[in-house]
Amino acid sequence: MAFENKFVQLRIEKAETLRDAGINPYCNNSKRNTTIKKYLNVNSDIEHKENKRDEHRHYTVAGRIKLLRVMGKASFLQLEDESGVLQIYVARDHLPENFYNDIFKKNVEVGDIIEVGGYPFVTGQGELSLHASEFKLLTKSIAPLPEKFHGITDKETRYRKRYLDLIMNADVRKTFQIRSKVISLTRRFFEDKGFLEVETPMMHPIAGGANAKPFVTHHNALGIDRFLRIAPELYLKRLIVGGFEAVFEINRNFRNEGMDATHNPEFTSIEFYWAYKTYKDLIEITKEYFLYLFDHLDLPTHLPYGDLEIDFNKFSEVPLIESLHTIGEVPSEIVNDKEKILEFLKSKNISVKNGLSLGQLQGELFDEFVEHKLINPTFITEYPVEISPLARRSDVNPDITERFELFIAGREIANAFSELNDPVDQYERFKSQVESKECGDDEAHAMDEDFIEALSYGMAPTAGQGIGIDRLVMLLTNEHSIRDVLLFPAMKPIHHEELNQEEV
RNA sequence: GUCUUGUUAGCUCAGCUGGUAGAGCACGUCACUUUUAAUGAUGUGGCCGAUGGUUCGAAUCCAUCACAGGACACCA
Repeated sequence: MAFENKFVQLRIEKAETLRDAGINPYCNNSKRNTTIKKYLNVNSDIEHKENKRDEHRHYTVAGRIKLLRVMGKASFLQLEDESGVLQIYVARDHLPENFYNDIFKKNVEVGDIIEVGGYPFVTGQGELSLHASEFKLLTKSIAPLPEKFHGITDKETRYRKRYLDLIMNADVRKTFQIRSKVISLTRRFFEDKGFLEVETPMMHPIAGGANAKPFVTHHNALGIDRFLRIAPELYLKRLIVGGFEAVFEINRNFRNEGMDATHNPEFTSIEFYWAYKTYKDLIEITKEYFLYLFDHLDLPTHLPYGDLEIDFNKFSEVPLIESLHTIGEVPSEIVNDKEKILEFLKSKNISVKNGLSLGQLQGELFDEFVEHKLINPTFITEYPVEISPLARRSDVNPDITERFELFIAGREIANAFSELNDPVDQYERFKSQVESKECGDDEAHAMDEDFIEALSYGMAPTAGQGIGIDRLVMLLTNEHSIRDVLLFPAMKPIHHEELNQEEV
């Protein structure tokens, strides 16, 4: 039951006591006239003043009480708002008669949201504080906060009750401020380049644009199932057909797959499409984008990530086949021979599905021996055509595509290619995907005839790219779980025992 | 999905090879007008994640389940 906890009961009683004394414990006419950060800035000169105070200044701040130290007729409390922390000095004789003893000491406690007016002064210990002459309770907190020193560390509680995590852990707030900036800077970067931000459907009749299992939902009015999108790609390309020459979308994708440190069922990406460009141009704009982010986030281009050091001045470019040998140390004589690759994988005790093509096997080799070694930003280029169903073939080698993926700290951050705009080739690729699907690959593409028809009208030569925003934020904030860069990561619902008993 | 480690007070954690539950913080009461996790005294607080089993006796041993962390598999 709600409110049954004895600490909660006690605090509800305090709220009632306040009401009886004519004080609204949920009062909303706040007169706050400055933030704590501004208060600290504007009063930084106080320590040079006579008596280290200025009784002619008056400010009203508001926030949550994080610490409370009562010493008889005076108290110190630490007040926190979004901008910072301020020490408040509350003395009995500077407040209305009896307020300090009867109201403040008995009914105000850590967690409450209050408003305090007074003048700036510096304490004997040298801390710029506020000397209170007005005190108003704005919101009574009836649930006790976690312990003041250790805060809240239990990961499950932190993710399920993110509000508590945010109250207790300032660095968590910082992470999400950075996330917000990354998204806003990304938007600004592409807008400044002349890209148009668009919104395409989240509910698709066919889940396309990536290899992944979709979530299914049902549209009652039409009596049909819809798929939550796994990627916006095919819709964004329809817009290029329609004549937009540079578009981008920042939004959620949904994939019905496992959850772990780098996967959440819903995740955020930016996809952008740029007509009359190739994947080579995308490599350049990607480098520019990263420098732009580092510059505007005020981050050094040499970043620690766990035990790793990432140098964002060192972008390199390696064709996939070449990387197998030079980085993955796979013998170069086997990488173009299906049988030899299978033999090699077997000798390394790595099992793969039956019936994989050469390109797919090369992909396996890459995942197994190369990916985790790519620490500094590396563009892996020239992907086999079999694992790139939407990418344009290379003019010099029809087995490979004009594609790259960007890897940083051993993880894929971006995927990009010159887009396949030959409708007949695209039709054939879909057909071979459908065959894979029929052979049991439930992540293979479905046929999208409407998309083929769109391509048939002619899509200008275009290059397109997707960047995983969550993983990017992880890199920039030195976080190692995607849950730490998502405000509300996916969690299993908790079974309530009472419900079970009712059912039985 | 598999393996593995957890789950004890509002929070952070002890609790040994089974013998009716412990600390700190928080909270209550008292003292204290310059503290910094304030301090001193004193007190309240628990279905030991859930269900079964073994046992005279289970927080502790066993099984099943739930949730979480980590690793692996699939994927971005």
